[in-house]
Amino acid sequence: MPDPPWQPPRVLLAVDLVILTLREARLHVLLVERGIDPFLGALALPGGFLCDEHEDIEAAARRELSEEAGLPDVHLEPLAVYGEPGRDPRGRVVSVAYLAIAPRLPEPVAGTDAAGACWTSVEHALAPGTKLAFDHRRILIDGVERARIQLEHTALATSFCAETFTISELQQVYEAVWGVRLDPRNFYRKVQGTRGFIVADGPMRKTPNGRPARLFRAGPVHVLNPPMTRP
Amino acid sequence: MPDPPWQPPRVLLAVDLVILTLREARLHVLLVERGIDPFLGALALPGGFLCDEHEDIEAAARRELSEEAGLPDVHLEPLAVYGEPGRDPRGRVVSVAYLAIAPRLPEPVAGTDAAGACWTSVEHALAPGTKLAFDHRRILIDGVERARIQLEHTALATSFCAETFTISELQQVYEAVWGVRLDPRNFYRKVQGTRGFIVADGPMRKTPNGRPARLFRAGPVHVLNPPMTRP
DNA sequence: CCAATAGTGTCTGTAAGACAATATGTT
DNA sequence: AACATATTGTCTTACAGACACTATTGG
Repeated sequence: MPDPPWQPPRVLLAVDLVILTLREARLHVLLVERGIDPFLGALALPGGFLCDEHEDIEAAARRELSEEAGLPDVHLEPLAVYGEPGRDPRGRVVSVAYLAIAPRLPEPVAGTDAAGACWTSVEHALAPGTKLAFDHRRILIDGVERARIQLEHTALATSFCAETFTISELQQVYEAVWGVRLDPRNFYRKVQGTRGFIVADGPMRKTPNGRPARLFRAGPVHVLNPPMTRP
Repeated sequence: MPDPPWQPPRVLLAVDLVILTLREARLHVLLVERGIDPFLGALALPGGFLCDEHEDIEAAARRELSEEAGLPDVHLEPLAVYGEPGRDPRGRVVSVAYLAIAPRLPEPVAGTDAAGACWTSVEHALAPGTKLAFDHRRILIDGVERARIQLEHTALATSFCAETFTISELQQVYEAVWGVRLDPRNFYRKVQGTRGFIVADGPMRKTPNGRPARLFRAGPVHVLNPPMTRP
């Protein structure tokens, strides 16, 4: 450690957001086209620097969530820190990544601040040909993996759904995020058996095609016991 | 977002270490007595600021690990970020916490840089009467919980043991970290059934008192399949 | 022999996965 | 009726936990 008059270095602090949703039964992530210098024109995760010295980090994440995606109250949780010295050509930038889960939304992302924000299927975003700015490919991979794990142990899946939903719709969430097919019969019993996960929403019904299904809403429990197990 | 001449704020970046080990069948954490101003004299986790603008964060964690605890090559993994605006009275300090796991060591922590480094039982460190500097109580709680989860899904437990160990010794790791008692017979079969977790180390033996036990060493597998389940 | 720990065998309940069968809507 | 989806029931298998039992050392 250097002598007393030594001052520790300061770094720029950024937040990056992995905002996931479901569209057409596939997992999508919100990407923006960069409008400024480093990686200008490339696709990137929404994010930005702290506004001022006193802004809370999670508050900054919520601010970006609102500014760049127009999403006010969605599930938000810390993902990881990315601070490799060379990750940003502008200098030493340490980024705190957050994972956000949004329910199904209308096609155009209304009220968007950053031009060119668009939902991209995760499959396409991670395809070999797609280039993402900075280390955002790594962050996206980590975010998707975190979502998969959270689906096992918490009631996060209901955050992908609307206020009320059928068990089939909930199953589609699991299938899309996990990337697997599940047996509807076993899924039905499993979800029903995890008390507190979902609660019936009156005897209401729906009609896509076939027998109408019962409607449910998110239950009071956040940690699932027993957990959902990936095949 | 402010106008072009605006410059984002800079923050101080620190690392904090939750270094866990086993002593007398109890989980212990390495704490140091602070020798400088904020919280002078209080107990704190080892840690410090980045050396210079270009130091990698994990490298800084390893440096502190070596400087403050004299531990060179132990298991190290990122834990979380703590950046609440008021957490450090000196200004805006964002800390990246790491979790380190060390095998059993000789009583005095040799080659220690910070004076007053000592192993403290986690039970005592988290007791209501014990005051820790900054938000280190929260960081320690998160670190212990992370260790508990990692013990379920990875072969982390072997990092608490010496090069070779008996199944009883491995069981003591689980009991100490999880804070529960396990059935030796079921634990024996369970561990043996998780292939790749531990491998026999020749027909060698040991003699504390009672029948000698077979010796094992860490296997090639890091993620346990099936996982160990907490009672 | 007795105490203590290591290691094996057996049983039972719970839960997951496969899949038949029934219910209730649409066309 | 034919079809599609929802919901229920049953069966098989795997595994966790309880616990009797055998094996091998030291005193």
